[in-house]
Amino acid sequence: MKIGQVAGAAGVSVDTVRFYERRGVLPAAERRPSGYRVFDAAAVERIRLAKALQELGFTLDEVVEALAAHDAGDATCDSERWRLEAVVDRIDARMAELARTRRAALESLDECRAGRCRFVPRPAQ
Amino acid sequence: MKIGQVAGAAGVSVDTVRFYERRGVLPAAERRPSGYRVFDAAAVERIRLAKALQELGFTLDEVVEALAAHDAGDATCDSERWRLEAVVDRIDARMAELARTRRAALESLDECRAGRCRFVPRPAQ
DNA sequence: TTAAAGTCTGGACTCGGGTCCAGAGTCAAG
DNA sequence: CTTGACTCTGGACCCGAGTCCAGACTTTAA
Repeated sequence: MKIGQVAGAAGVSVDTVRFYERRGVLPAAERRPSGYRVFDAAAVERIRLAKALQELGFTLDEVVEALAAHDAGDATCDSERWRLEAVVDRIDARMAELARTRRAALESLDECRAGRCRFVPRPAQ
Repeated sequence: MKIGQVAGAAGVSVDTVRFYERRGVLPAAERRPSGYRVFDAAAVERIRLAKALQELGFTLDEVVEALAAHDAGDATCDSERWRLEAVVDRIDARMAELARTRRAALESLDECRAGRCRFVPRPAQ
């Protein structure tokens, strides 16, 4: 398969496929004499897997790491669990931060609704 | 006041003060003949206010907008409310997104815990 | 007077996950 | 054989909110 076919099959752009190769998500593809990359169906699967991991909150580096473990046969339920837990922890931290900001905004909003806008102290101050 | 004093008083870096000037958070400061910027206490207040708005979830552009309205005397409780509502909506959207990702990760995690890791299909596949 | 500390400019760099580009070469159908 | 679609490379660019830098200049205290 050529890069365009792989990209189409995996639902990503050609640029993304090349980018994934550079970043180590995909192994360096074989080449035709012309320099064109040659892929097999496994590449499509790998891209889909990478995308699935990203949807779970993995960064690209974590995807690379997870896939490397996968390839090395080092991926166990335990290691998978740790990775997922790390991801969930990160999401939780981010959500807590957002929740804090949200509470602060709501507080100001309440004051606004009560006619005591914090940031409109006096017309023509 | 010189820039370092303003920065110190407002709790930001000198670089940030210059950056804020460039971005329009602060008006262009007056200059000594040497080129040194000269600030008054209002600048410190303005930086603090900008920071406070950022803590409420405003982007820098929104801060600039809000301050401009403030300066123009256009800031009303209503306008303040709209701005805050927009911010809360954005936070909600982001949190919903994170929640989705989190649920997906937790699902995978549950499968992991049950010994059915999605991403460890077979040792030595 | 001199040395240290402060300030100036403009531009590059950070992080993540790609996207977009020009200019050159290649492949497939008609 | 030509034309149009495809692919190659390397590098620039995007978003946000700053940070950091070199090299030159100014201010201030001793």
